[in-house]
Amino acid sequence: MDAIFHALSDETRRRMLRDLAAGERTVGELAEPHPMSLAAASKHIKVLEKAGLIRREIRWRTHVCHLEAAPLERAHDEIAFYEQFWTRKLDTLERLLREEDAQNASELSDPPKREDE
Amino acid sequence: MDAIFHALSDETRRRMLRDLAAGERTVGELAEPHPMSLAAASKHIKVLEKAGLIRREIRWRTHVCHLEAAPLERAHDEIAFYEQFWTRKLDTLERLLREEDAQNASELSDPPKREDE
DNA sequence: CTATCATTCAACTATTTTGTTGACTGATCC
DNA sequence: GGATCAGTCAACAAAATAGTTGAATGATAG
Repeated sequence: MDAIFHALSDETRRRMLRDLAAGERTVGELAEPHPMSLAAASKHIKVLEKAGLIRREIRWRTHVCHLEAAPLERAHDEIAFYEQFWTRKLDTLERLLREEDAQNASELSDPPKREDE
Repeated sequence: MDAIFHALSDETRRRMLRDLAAGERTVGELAEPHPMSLAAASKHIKVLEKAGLIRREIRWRTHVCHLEAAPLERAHDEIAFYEQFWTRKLDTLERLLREEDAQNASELSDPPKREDE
């Protein structure tokens, strides 16, 4: 988990993952957009590999990388737990509006309707 | 984005977020479960704060922390992009089974049924 | 045998991160 | 005034990270 989030915490590596989402890439192709030495890019790739986000196939004399998205599911779930909190504000607003409606309705002596979800 | 994923890349900080999900906590309460000095825990809290995941309210002589989940939505979306890939294997299996069905069906000269979701 | 290609490895440096300890702050209580 | 409390700040050390350069690898092509 640490390794996955750490891998994602760098723009260079996120860009590499994006590129891999479009299809397999050699180390050279992954490195190309980044203003750094090939050796440095190679290290970034190794970080992604250690996090299990990349599978490497040594083909001919080139190393071909593939996206391995499966481990991202746990990270996604970890964050998903907090979804209830970033949607809470909207819920609260909604609830307030609904209460206001209910108030108006009851003032008109009409029983308020429940509308949960 | 870097800051958010970096904040999440440490178990200590993820635990603090979990604790905050249960309600507001003082710095001391957040630090308590962790085998480190209060100053060290305070630094972790500062990392979370810098990532915008915590709001601090200075109340009385204690600092009370609140979860600020909103920035997590972007991180969640970032990862969600890859959902198509970690579900792909199942899709492929499904498709293969469906094609096999279709094959059998056409051999029986019966039009195949669609059953999308 | 030598050159080339795609990439890794090793050694090094600079920066950041994570932890420690001890001193400081700012308010209240006696 | 002096003690206490919750926390921060500063200075330090150890480890990890991110980058560099130059040499090594391992297979094929000439």
